[in-house]
Amino acid sequence: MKDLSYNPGSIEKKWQAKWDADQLYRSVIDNSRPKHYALTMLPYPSGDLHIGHWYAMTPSDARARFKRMQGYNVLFPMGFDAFGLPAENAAIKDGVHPMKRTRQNIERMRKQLRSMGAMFDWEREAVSSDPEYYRWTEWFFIQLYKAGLAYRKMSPVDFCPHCNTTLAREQVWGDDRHCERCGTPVIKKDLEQWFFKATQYADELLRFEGIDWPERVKTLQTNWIDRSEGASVIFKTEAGNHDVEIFTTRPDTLWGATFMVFAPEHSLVDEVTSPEQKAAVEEYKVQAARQSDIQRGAVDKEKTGVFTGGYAINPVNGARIPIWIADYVLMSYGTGAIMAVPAHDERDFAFAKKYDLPIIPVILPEGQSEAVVGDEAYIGAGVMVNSGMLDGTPVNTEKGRKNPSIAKIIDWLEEKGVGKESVNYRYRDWLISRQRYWGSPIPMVHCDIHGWNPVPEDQLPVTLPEDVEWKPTGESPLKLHPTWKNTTCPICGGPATRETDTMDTFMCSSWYHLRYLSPHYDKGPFDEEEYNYWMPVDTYTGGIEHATMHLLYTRFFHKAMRDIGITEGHEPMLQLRNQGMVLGEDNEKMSKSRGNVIAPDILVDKYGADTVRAYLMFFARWDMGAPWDSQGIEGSARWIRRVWTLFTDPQNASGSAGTASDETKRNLRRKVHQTLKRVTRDFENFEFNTIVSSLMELMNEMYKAREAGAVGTDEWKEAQEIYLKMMAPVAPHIAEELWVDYMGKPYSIHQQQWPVVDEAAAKEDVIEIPVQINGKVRDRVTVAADASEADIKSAVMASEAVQKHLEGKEPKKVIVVKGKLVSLVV
RNA sequence: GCCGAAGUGGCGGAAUAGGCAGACGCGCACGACUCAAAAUCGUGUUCCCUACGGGAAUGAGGGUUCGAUUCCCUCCUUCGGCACCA
Repeated sequence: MKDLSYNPGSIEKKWQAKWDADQLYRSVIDNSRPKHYALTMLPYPSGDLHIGHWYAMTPSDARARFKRMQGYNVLFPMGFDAFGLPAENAAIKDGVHPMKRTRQNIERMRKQLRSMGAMFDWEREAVSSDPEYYRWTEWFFIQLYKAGLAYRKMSPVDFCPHCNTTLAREQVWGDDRHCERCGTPVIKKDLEQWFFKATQYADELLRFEGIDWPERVKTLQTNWIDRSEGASVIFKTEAGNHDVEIFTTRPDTLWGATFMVFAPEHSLVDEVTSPEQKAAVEEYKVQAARQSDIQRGAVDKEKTGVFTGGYAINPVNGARIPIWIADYVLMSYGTGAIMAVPAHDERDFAFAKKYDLPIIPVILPEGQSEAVVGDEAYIGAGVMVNSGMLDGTPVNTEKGRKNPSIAKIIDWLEEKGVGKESVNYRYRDWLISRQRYWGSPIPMVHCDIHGWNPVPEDQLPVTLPEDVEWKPTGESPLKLHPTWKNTTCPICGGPATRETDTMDTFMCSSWYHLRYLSPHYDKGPFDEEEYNYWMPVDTYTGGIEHATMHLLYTRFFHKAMRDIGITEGHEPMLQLRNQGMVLGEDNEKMSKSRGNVIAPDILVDKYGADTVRAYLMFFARWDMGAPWDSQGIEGSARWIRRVWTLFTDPQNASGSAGTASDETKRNLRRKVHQTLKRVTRDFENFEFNTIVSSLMELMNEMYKAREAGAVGTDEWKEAQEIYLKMMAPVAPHIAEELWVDYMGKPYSIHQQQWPVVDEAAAKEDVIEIPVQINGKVRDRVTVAADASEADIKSAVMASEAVQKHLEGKEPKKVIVVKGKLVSLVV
């Protein structure tokens, strides 16, 4: 006797154990089948899987399962991004070693992940903090170094005083320039740090050909890189005849340059400063250095500056123009020096007005007879004036060579050798060094004689020492270790010291999709045979918050490795889809402090994983997300239970089995195939909410068909079979249970082929067509689906309601859209 | 300021070639079952009106069209990103 009540706890445990024992989700190379690499972003092992993980992973899993049923050999791996600050910060508090804590957390999260019933291939699990993993993170660093793409430089870098480490530019967020992780405003520190030359790939990173990524992500990356076309121009200093290179997007306004501004940190400031101005310049420099970037960056701040007493020579006309320093010029963009054209630049205009500097207009606006200095800078189109050889050239608002005036001056500058066409980016090289312990070591050694050199590759990995002291000093705990940093120079064998900073964890996650291919491979970062079969990633799913971080780093990494000869193709991930966010019931972001966190473990205990999965797919558009609704999940729970009842208890139907009319059977079959068509399409398009609603609709139809005596008919059996197959990716446990135990079908439903739509069955044979009169629906007529225009027309004219609304008049126009609608114009 | 996304019932949302707005679900109301409640099942549920009929309605206004949630223009609001970037 079967248990008639739905008991998800025992069903789910039973099948998870069996799938595991049978290695049902093991993915191995199979050249006879097309492959599909479905990747979802790996979690940081915080110790608890939250509802956001479920929201990202279970629909991704459902789609991977769908692809598998479609005949693809699907790889859907999982792992842990296990290095990082939280474990180390916790260690500072309670002394528990990050490795120990991380292992415990992973152990717990593996269990939670298994409770999802996802098709993860655990044999391919990769953990970035394992030496067998970070050995290759180090190895990649060395490959970048050898290719000239990793370098060390002293520069003012962003430092989070709370996390006690430097951050990459991408990890500094918002108006107040706070740390992406902890929210603390960052400060500047002058430090020698390792960088990757990401800017070398700026132009290529702006191209997205051949990848199907959301416009949103492409826009974010494009804005982040912020390519700016213009020219670089060489000015000479009067004192010392030094070259001063400036970048400008408006080289055509060179004749209007009436002064020059250096950033206070510019290297030539001391050279050009006159003895009389020295004191004032020094004072301004000190004051600017004391101000944070935030203060300096305040948009509405009044501009300040100091005259250096020095002059520069304008290369186009030999004009002698004063050099000022001002903090509105930033050392971090362009060359840290600008030519100031107050007539045609708002900032320069404000500065010139304040310090009474000359303003020379060089663009005559359209429709005006004379170029005059107005109340603000003129940045529109017109004709060049006061500009020597450029006079009379039209100016538009285009950037770069698309603007005739800019094209002309660039040619001229290049011919004279005083400037050239140039492109600038806001994008910076990737700062890799972190002053922390719990990260992949940077495998570099410093010797007083031979400088920096990589650790020989056969000596990798450089492993983290276990006996370290946790102190929040702002320096790497590795530096404070008594012996770890002492080593020998790989060139001369003499005494040398190791790099004690560790790598940004985004380095680890830039290649995890490659480690999944062969997580225990020890002859390289991945087994080439696996690479050739599985790569590139076909679908990648995860949050949009990584648009300018992980997703940009990964693209850079792949392109750099392609050029080094390690990877193939131009992009690592062909298709990207982002899920939205599950908010708390109060419509706020979930957080412990708000007390609005929804714990998936509790939901699984109460409803079972299948219901949680179904609700997460159903309750919102996946790419949008929505606030959690703890009453809403009851709807999904009801659906699952009603499906259970429909399959396990067909006898309680009032209609007697097998007595259904031909029409009932035909209608059932039509609904089944129409649903199959929609579900198939929606799975392709990541539209999970309508998959579940279509399945709910079909279930409602099946209940009606059951009442009408459909149970026992061939159509009913087909409906049941197709229903479970469509349901299997969404609710894998109940689908398996009903498939094997109640329908007596061969195990496993997850190895079945996705059903094929019978188009003929899906077709309607009688349709109801709305009739519009002057744009308003006045009646509906029922006609055969393939009725001709003439037939439809006569059916319409026969309608009483139509005749009533026509009031005896002949319609001026009759539009018949076959199979859709009839529109009459009176 | 610049760039992007989004505005549809009380709520989440559907409408995927410009063709019946509100599928599916939540909530709510009423009914059945029950001593009662829960669960379950059934019916109804955009708004307005003089209500077996009619009107309005997809952020606002305009346009194209026989016909617009869908296409075009101008706004408004919300969210996200960037911002003294030369």
